[in-house]
Amino acid sequence: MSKTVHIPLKTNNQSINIALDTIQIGKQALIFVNTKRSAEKLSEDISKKIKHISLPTLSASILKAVSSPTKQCRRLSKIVEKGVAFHHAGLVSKQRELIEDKFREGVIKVICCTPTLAFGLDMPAFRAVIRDLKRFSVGTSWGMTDIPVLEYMQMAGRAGRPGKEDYGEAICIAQTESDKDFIEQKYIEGEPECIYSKLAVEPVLRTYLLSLIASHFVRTYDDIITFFSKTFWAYQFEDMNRLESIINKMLKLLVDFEFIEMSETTDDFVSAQEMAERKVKATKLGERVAQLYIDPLTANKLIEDMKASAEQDLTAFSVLHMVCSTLELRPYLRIKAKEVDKIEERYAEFADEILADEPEMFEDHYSDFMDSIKTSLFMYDWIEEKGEEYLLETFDIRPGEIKAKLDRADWLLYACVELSKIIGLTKVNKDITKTRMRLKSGVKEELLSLLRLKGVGRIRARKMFNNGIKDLKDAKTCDLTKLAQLIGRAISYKIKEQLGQKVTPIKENKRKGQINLNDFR
DNA sequence: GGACGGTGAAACTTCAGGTTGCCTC
DNA sequence: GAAGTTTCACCGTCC
Repeated sequence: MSKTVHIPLKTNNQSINIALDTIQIGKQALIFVNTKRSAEKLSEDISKKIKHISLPTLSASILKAVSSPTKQCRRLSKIVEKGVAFHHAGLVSKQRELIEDKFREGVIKVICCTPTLAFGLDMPAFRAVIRDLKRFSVGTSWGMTDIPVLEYMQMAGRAGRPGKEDYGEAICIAQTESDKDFIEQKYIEGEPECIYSKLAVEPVLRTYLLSLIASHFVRTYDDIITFFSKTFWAYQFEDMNRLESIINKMLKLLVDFEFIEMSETTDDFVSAQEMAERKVKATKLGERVAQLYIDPLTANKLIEDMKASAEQDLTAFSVLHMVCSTLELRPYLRIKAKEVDKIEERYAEFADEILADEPEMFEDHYSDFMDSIKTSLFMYDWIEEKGEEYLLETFDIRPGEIKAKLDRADWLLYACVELSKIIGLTKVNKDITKTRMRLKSGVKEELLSLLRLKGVGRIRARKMFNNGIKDLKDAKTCDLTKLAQLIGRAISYKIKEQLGQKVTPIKENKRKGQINLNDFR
């Protein structure tokens, strides 16, 4: 159903006008844009036009959501004060949740967001404004491309709050008349795209094939073919011969990687019957790869790298670059034009620690390789105790993205630790475990001992270390008063307890949580 | 006359997102 | 391809 709505033209920016009108009529809006920058800029521009809303408490809690606020946090906090917010993957989860909750409660009136809010979340609004129907894409269609109709529907579907309002408004913004006709035809009246099975994507197929075998869901070649012939993929693909040849290619790969074993055929000439009855079984290594749920190609690459470096010392940078060379860590942080020299310079420092072969400068994938170096350098700086503000300034990576990348790297490092156990690479196992521990907390090696204490993270450990408390022994002999001055009373009490020193809080004339220092020997 | 600030055009730069393992306070 | 950012020239104002 269409309806004519008049929006007062208070500015020459239609998105701002719609936002202001939505607030004016006492409703809420989600505005979808195509970049994180745009989401931030538009929400800021809208907030500047709002005079009558002031939410200082909420604004403060946005800053409090993180221990050391970055430029991004300060910007968001200022915008939120006016009942507006931006929302994208660069936010940390606490801030994201806060914004989502306050929007649901009706406190925040307008959110400018990337498509994050279109999928999965229960975040309806009276108005869903789709400002950008084009998005930059790389690969076969390089440049700005129209977003899929399905995605438009996801965003438009956020309009209207069932049970609370009778209807909602989904608004697209056209720049010209012909633009308007195009939008009407393609998106409003158009059909969504067909859905295609993703099973044929090689990493997906490799992973599923191995896990089917490892979990004993299939035991023979015939089982495999029968299983895949019943999938949606086969239904869509129709050509079972071609499908079988793809599966064969994958099976060969898994055999080459020593993740599965297939029983030998007796003769050079193999009958169809004989082929179908060939037994398929995962090796011990293959079983673990399947459990770890990593792409077999990645697993094999990591294993090869670890084997190749079995005899040498693996530095933190070589370990980080090893995991940063996998598909799982993509997309890499991209090197920007003005930082090429700086990254090259820093790379020179670590060049001899890289396990992979460095491509020649004129080769196609050189820039891709350098992006993987930049990604590794970001992680390296993290484990050298650089803060989020520094990482944002230096690598243009936002707090939420930092967390996402580190989580993935940690998962792969865990996989490396597990795989190195199975293939018996003790030394490699030790080096990787150490780097993984550093990555988890973002600390230099010297702090690892102190991190074993509960309640001690990178900040507290650094404080303790710089004040002469360098390991658990120092922490044990350290005077409680000194410790309490450094990192607080309550936490010092907990630390001493963990170290087996009995502490009894003073019962009389004390404030809550005060401790009897005389109890320490 | 020089420092400073505001303005607007031109040149330049950059571009969405999320699932998997396992554990531990 | 286009939005957002940076750079730079230009102009007016002030001391």
